[in-house]
Amino acid sequence: MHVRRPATLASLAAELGVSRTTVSNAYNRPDQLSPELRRRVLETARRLGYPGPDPVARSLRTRKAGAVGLLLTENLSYAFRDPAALGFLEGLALACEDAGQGLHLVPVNPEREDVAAVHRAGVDGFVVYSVPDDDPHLAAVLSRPVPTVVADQPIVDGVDRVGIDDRGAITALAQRLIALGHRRVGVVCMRLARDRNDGFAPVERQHAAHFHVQRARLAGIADAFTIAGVEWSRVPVVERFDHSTASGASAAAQLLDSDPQVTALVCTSDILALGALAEAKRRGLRVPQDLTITGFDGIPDGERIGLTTVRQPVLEKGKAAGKLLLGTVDPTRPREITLETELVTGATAAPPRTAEERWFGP
Amino acid sequence: MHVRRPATLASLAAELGVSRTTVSNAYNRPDQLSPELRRRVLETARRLGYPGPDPVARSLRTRKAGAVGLLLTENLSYAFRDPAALGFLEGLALACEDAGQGLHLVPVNPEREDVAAVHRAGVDGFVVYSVPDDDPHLAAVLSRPVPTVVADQPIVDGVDRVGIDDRGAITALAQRLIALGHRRVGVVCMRLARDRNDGFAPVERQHAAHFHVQRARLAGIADAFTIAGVEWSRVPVVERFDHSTASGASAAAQLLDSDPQVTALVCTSDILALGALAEAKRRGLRVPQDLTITGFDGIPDGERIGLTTVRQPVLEKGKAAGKLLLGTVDPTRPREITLETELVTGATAAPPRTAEERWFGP
DNA sequence: TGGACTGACCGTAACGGTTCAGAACCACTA
DNA sequence: TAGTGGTTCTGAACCGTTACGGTCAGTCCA
Repeated sequence: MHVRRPATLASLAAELGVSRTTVSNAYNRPDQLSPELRRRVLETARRLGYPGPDPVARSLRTRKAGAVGLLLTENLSYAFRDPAALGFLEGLALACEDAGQGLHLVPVNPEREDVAAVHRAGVDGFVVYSVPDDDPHLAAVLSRPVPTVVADQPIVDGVDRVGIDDRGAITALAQRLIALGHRRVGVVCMRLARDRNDGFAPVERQHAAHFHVQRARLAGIADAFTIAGVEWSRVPVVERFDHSTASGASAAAQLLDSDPQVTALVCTSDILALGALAEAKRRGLRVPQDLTITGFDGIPDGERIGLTTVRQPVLEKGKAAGKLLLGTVDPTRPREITLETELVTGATAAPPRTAEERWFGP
Repeated sequence: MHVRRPATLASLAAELGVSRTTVSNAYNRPDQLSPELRRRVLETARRLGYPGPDPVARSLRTRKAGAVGLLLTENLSYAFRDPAALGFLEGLALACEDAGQGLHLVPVNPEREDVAAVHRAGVDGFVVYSVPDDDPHLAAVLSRPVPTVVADQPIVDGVDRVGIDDRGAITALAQRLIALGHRRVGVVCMRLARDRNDGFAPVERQHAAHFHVQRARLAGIADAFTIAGVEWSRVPVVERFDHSTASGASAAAQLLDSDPQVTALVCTSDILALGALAEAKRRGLRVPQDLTITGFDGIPDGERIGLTTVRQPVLEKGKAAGKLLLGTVDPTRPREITLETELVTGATAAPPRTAEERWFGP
């Protein structure tokens, strides 16, 4: 039996005795040929099992892939489990859908540094979400001659960006704590670099952080407390590599063990804060009477329990990233979008326990 | 100023005075040329800003796109909102990551029937997740000459499939309710077809359902209750188009309004069940003392509150779909995978309220 | 009757690679 | 010296399509 090679535009044209152009037009520009001929073309296509123009060949010719690449260096499951990331993804997906563009998740194995996947992705542009500034995949993306938008981090010169004022937002939150009387606090943050450091993060490490968002949030907290007369280098900052409630809990434990006098735990994400809350509960500490705990992001689980935090519009961020990339945004505007955040006064922050601590500091 | 066209393999070869083959080999088969020449090639590439072989052109030549397409008829963002879909997506993404394949989410606008996106996707295969069997996008996917795997639904002859025994699983759950004494129940299900029908679904509509999973689950409930002597056609089944807790709540309301004697609400998804729980609470009905409510899926939010349900391994399902498509599965086995489910005895099911109802039926 | 216009279709040249079968060269062996 | 084998590089075909600038016959109108 003869194994027929799959039909192509050319073979279809030959069968019909017309030019390839005409067959192409039958699919792409119906107005360029008579309805009758078009009908014949389509019918013959069906008969020969021709599935229509090959998308890859078309992409090559038109220089359009019809898809947006998404790079997240984290473990994929991180993106699917973190509510903030999820909101971003949803927003991005909506923007893509509006524009009829596919969303191509670039496979990144965080173990080996396999940059090839970035080069293999046939996409019209990239959205880079929350990767460290020294990530080799990021470099690979930037080397590709397609437009790129960075969300949150890192900040790259000349590359469009969408984000929030992390520093200012958390400064406002910290000022609120200061106004309540907190002077002796501990900080829980996400990982600051690609290497694992589950423990205290000295000031040098904070400054050298490859994750801009974390760096900015720490700086924002430092801003407020420094002005309030607290020496930042003496404020304990605990870092965790994995972003999970378990991490938040163990970090809180580490802080409370090292300094039981701490009156507030400032966490750089809601997930971490939820973990810290669990640890406080485990220790029989009442929140906020015995301990103040704050987060960052404004995720649903946090809202449900009244977490004091900063709410950021994650869905809008994803949408904005998509629109920026797909050019739905006014091209005369500076190509950097900073979205508004909102301080959420929850039920997990209150004045510190004792009057001494409140008035005279630790 | 001269606008230089972007460098290509050919221009690079010309610059170096070597053949295109050699440049190609420098990237793809380093062993085919001397290290010295390779170094020169790569260096010149850097100097000229050549980003490496164009992925689309390569795909055309090699007939490999390096990506898997995912079709879900719902909005793309649905995948990021529905916990079960999300789990599937995560599993699929993991499988793709393992295989170094990208995951291309096909944008589908459920409003207009824009099948073009399916034809435009440059992928090596498709995973179809939970679409109605008369979906035009499905037809478009099947017309493409690439391997396809269907997850959950629909069942298509000759197409690989991964799923669970929906019918059997929910039969077991229903039997549990029957054992508890429930005879007068209401059912809340997801949409049965592409047309909107927010209301009661008569038996004919149930049988004609284009969503196999829903059809199977209804049939499974019917199996159990029929054997128990309950006439299925008199069991009220309420359908909701949108899959949300709001839908679950309004459907529960509709059922309870139409028959306040109902002792249990069987929902075909946890999301719907969570909504039903909210509605019960709103009405001051205690669950399970006054009303039994069950779900299906085993999502985290349900687990947290102790929902009685059927847990299905959504992550594994996604992984299995990926592996099936990417050929990591023993090719001699039948290409249909049915995963195990587990009946979850939660705290939302109990015997019906009154002794009369329990022993003598409604 | 001739010129402009229109509709329908076609030929050619890319698009940017990969691949395979050699060619050229060299060192080594018999 | 001729043959052998290995390394390194090349030439040409091919992947399937669309963009561009035509051609050609027919129609309309003055």
